[in-house]
Amino acid sequence: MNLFTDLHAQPLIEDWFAQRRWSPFPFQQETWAAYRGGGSGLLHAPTGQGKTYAVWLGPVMQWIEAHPNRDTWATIDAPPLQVLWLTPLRALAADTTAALQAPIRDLGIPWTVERRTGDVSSSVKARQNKRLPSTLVTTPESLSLLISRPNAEELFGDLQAVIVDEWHELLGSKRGTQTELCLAWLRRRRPNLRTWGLSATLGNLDVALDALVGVPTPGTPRQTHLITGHTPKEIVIDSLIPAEIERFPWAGHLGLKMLPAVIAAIEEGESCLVFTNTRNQAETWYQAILDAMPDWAGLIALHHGSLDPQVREWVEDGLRRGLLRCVVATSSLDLGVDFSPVDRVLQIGSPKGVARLLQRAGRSGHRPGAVSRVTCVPTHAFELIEVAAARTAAQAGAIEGRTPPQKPLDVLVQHLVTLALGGGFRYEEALAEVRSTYAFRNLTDAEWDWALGFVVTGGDALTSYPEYQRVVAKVDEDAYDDANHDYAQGWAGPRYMVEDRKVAQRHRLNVGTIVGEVTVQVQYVNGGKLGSVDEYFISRLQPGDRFIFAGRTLEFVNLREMTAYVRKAKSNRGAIPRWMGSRMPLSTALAVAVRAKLEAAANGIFEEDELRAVAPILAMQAAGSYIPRQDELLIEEVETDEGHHLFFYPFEGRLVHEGMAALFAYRLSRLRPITFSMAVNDYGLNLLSPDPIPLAEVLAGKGTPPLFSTENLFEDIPASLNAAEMARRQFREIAQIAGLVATGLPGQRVKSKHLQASSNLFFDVFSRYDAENMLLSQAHREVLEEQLEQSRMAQALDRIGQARIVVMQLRRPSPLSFPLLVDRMREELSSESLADRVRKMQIAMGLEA
DNA sequence: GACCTGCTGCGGAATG
Repeated sequence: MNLFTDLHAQPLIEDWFAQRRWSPFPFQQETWAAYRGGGSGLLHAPTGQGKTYAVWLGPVMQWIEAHPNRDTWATIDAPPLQVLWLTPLRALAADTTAALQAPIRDLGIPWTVERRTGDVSSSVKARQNKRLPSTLVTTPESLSLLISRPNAEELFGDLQAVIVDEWHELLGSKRGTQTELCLAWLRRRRPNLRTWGLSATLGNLDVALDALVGVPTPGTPRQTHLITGHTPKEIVIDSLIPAEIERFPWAGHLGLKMLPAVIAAIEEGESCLVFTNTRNQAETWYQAILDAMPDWAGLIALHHGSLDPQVREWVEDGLRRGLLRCVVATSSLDLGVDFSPVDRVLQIGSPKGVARLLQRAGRSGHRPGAVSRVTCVPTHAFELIEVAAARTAAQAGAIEGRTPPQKPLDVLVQHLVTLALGGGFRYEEALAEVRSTYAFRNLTDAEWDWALGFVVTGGDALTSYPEYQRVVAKVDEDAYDDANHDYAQGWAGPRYMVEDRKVAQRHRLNVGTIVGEVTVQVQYVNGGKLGSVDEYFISRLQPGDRFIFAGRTLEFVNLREMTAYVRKAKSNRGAIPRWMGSRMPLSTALAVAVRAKLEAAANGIFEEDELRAVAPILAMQAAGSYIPRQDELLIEEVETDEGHHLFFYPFEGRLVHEGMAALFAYRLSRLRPITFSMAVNDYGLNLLSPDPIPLAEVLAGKGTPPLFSTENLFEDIPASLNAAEMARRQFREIAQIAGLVATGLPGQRVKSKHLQASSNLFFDVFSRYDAENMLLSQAHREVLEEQLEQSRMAQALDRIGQARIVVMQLRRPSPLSFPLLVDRMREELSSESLADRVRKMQIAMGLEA
């Protein structure tokens, strides 16, 4: 294969590949050359392309080169830590450890490969605390914990390379920030450290690379590489098209109308993954499939994040061994273990993003060279447009980026305590180290001083509480020169350390940035654990009530100490729990693609099967109202029994529309007092008022600022939404990450109500006595950016400001407005079934005259 | 004959 012809190790590696009948991947040579040159980099490719072994060869070959005499290997002791391998998942850590051990064992290299995650026994951890294996596979959280060891510098003293697997998964979250800070710590101690990231393809690979290797500092030039896996990966995206679009719903999300087609698709393959967007939807579909195909009991399974880990492991194992015909899952199966037998992937409902759809497609054909295929199943008619848009975007490589959080001070505060535990730190050195990360490259002196002061004194409000004075500034004994009454020349300042053992223990228990929801465990009265559901769902149940969870019908018995005890119910009717998850708006990349597809349709171009299928409904939209082009904004005015409606269609995703609805309502009401009720979805927003709405006046320029202006945006949004309450909720996460609120020991958690109560208390105390507290302003910033997507909203308003505004006065609602109307009915509807009502409305609107 | 949105992920160790 001529990969490494100048190396004596070549035949060894060649044989090893040949034994597995693997051909080398084209990017292996490139990766190896870059590694050998001392460089760092990011290797991006779809899953199933063999990235793992491509980067693993680097450090292994380097060792072989340094130890040419193979006969001596058996007499050499395993070296201390050479390679650190980070993964975002415990399950992946276990799999990777096994994968890396194989070539080490086969080649006879004297290396130890071990993992370290929370589930590793404490005796193994204790041994590792003294000396790390030659390769350590671990998570960002466990790496932080290692850095908090007093002997941390020693433990990492021989490290050659760090490899970050699935970097795209960490990049956009505070877990990524935590990783950035730890990598900066490693780089300062090992200046020649090579950092390699493995990632799926992203829209902002340059940012991903910068965040991985850190920003260049003066005097330390760096050599970085962005390597593309250029094995072409064929990905097929198709749809199950409803036979009669006229009888297909215009709204709704469950999609059970497609059940027969889905069952036929499952029957076609050997082993099938059915992805849904929510846990409730996964449970519903699992029941529906089982009801339709009772013979499949035992051959189909359910997998989502609220199921007990043991249940999930059983399912994953069944998939790997090819024992399961079908698994209905949420994002919990997006990532991780390789299920080679899977040959069919279905996606129920819109994937909401291009990257997400590609990720799910990649769960089938998970081998180099194999074709990946995903079949989308629409739950309402307009979703067909989204599928066609997603396919075009994927082919064009228009994939979403992931933006790293900027300066999250809660993560910095936590990291400072970690550093203080790990042998301590000094002001200037630590500041330079933190600023070498992408996340904190623009950290101001004031922000740094505030964060440092916060861990030393607890800030203005907490100075009299010793438990919040976590870090002490220790002055070296010989630093003070008594003769000169001054500190010695060149003294680097005090060393910041943790001295209190309780502070140390509490900190180690709280390392990490993942803050969960308020949930209660679900367990059989006689012991078997099923998983967890949101507390608010359980709190509404009476003993004897039934609900469906983990694919079973359960009877609620009682609630004790955050555990809901249940028994099997005799009847199989019951409510399916709904979780308070986060909301997934249509991604920016997909929103752009959808607008382009609509423009094509407006111009009479229907290239894809999906678009041809919705053509009759789009024709109704065009006849009754209008199909907006990309440079237009459609506004519909309709009067119904409910009152006066305005519908806006920016196609920017529901989070942006939520902010816009509040903003528009606020600005319209400033012209004349008027009250609105609002509804939003991914396509648009609806304002409803009992009184006529002065739209024409506002569009004509009356009122300040104009409706679509970005001027005063950040004043007008908080005024129109309950931003203060949102910040209070956001602060719960910040308080926990910054170490203000302890979560208790694993396994015996502090009750979440207490957590919420005390984070509320901190919020109030800071607001009153420490208004300059930077964690408070961070909470407000995070609400604007994450809950309201403020930058996306500003861009959207700019775009709309340039757009031609098309106002249509309608006698009855258009197809596009339909889902927004249904959304409102959902809340009001009691006796009549929603589906019936939707059907009647469709008929009333003349679709089936 | 009821159902009618909202994902994922981690984590301790000293003492008897």
